Amino acid sequence: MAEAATTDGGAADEAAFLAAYDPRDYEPVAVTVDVVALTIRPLDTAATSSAAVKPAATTTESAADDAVPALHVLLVRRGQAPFAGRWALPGGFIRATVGPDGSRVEEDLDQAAVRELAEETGLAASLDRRAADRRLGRVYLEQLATYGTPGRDPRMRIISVAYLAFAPDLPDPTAGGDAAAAAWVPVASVDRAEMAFDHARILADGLERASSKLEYTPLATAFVAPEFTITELREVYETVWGQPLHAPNFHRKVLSAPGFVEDTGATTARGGARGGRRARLYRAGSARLLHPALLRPAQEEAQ
Amino acid sequence: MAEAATTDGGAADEAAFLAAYDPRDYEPVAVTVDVVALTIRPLDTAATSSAAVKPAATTTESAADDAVPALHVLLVRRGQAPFAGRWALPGGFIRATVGPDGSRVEEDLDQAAVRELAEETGLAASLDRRAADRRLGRVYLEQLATYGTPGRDPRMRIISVAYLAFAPDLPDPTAGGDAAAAAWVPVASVDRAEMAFDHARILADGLERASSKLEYTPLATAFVAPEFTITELREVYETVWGQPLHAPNFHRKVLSAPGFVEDTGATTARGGARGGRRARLYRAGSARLLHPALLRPAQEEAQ
DNA sequence: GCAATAGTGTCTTTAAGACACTATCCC
DNA sequence: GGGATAGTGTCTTAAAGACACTATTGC
Repeated sequence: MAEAATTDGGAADEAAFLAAYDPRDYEPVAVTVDVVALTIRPLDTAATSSAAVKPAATTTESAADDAVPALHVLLVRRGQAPFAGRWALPGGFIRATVGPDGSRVEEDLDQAAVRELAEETGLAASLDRRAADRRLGRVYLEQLATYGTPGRDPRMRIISVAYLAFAPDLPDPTAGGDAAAAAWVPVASVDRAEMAFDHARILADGLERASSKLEYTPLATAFVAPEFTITELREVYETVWGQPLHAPNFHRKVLSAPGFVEDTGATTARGGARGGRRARLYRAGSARLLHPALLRPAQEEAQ
Repeated sequence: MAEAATTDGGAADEAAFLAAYDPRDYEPVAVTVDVVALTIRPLDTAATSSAAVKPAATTTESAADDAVPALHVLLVRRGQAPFAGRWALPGGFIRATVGPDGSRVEEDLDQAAVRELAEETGLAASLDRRAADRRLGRVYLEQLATYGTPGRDPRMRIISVAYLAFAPDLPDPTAGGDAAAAAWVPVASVDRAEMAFDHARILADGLERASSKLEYTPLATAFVAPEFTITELREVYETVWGQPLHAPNFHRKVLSAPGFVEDTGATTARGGARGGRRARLYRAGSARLLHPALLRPAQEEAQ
């Protein structure tokens, strides 16, 4: 051990002299990456109601103004056993690619998550390696947890690294990509008991993490357009937390947290559809943490 | 897909009819579990000062009363390349055991973490499966994050699931177990640049998680004996956060958080070594979250 | 008595929450 | 004008933080 301690940090140098681990010392495992991708979009009442009947709005706002925003999760319907026909989180095995010089290039876990999300949504992956966080276009991505209980896949031992993604309203996945069976599903209408594998548990963990992150980070801004109103921001909180918030107090709390939002000076082009004042437009500020935090209203617990 | 949707939840039944995944679809990866085990113990000045000279205290308190408590992390000194001679987190490959009926039994990730910790500390593992959390004796354990960047081990692709453990003052690892090179090292004196693999990063993530968890959970009680004084609890916070706290206010804040601590009615047998009132003894309460939280003093940031 | 340690009283400042109110816009 | 939406004023309560003070113990 003495020689290694004196040659400083020569991990790459050492590698050439190292034999591989004895294959008897470990057992190879299949590793997958699953993504809990969340977005906020209007409930799709169009498919069941009068979308074609309603005259199209003259503005660029295609969504109905009276649409109810709801939290959606990206799910794929499995085409094969096990759990064929059930909803599952998008994901897949981590890969290795063959580089231009013929060498094998292993895929980073974060890269795999970005790739899976891009494949399902049809969006081009644009990994911003300068930022501390991984971004797919305007999608924020972070690691959630790893699930490896034996038997979670009935066929073989699979360890799954789950990621959590926050996205502004994205196009329907069927518009592009290769996952014809993928869709944004309202979280409230997901039948958790019918989900494949342990994905209901992963989804629940992702939702709890998302709710928690809204409290002490400015991540709510990842769900809205680059310029947004305080009301739009409040709707993010109300949608994720599932309860209405006091609008005047929310307004003040957002503006009192330094670096949360930044005034653009502009306002919306017009007020609400049925009248109302124009709203000031903000963009995301530079803070990474909120001080003071926006705590969830205290839950009523059984005393 | 229809038949699977109609037979309810028959994952185990399906398994018998399933072929294994095509080995070309995935690449097997070696998975390890690493543990960031933290404890609070007096700085070991005994080895360099007058431990043998000082007359032993007549009480059961063997530690010197004027010893400075410090945060320690369990590390092992690597005996072989790569990174031979460097400090590393305890850990190892996940295993499979052969059950009594000859069948292979895969190891859960949590189990692997408990086993690694038990092997290094020489403590018997006693997994309490009824509790939501895994406990090794009085050790609290939770998953931290997963690290899988290619090249983090120079020999082969290894994905490591890191765990975070909180423990009351444990015996020195050399007292038992098979890891002769393991030791509790004061966190402040760890040379992060000299640590093996990406373990410095994992340690940093673990320390941040620990600091954060103290704020909104009662986990500080995992660092102290089953019965403890408010002052001992405050020393946990001061040690982990690395800054002194206002004792009178801390006292009130702890008692005002419902379910944090529970009065035993007893007091310490005697006051401080140099005089002082006897302290009331408390045990951990039933709360899982603290309301209100004990927030870290605001950091002075560059404005 | 005196130093040391544990614990309480109370005041100021900050933040949370509720309610009333003003400002501006579309029709 | 009138309804709708955005935003402000202000009061009450809770919590954070600072300081002075009391209580109890070992020596």
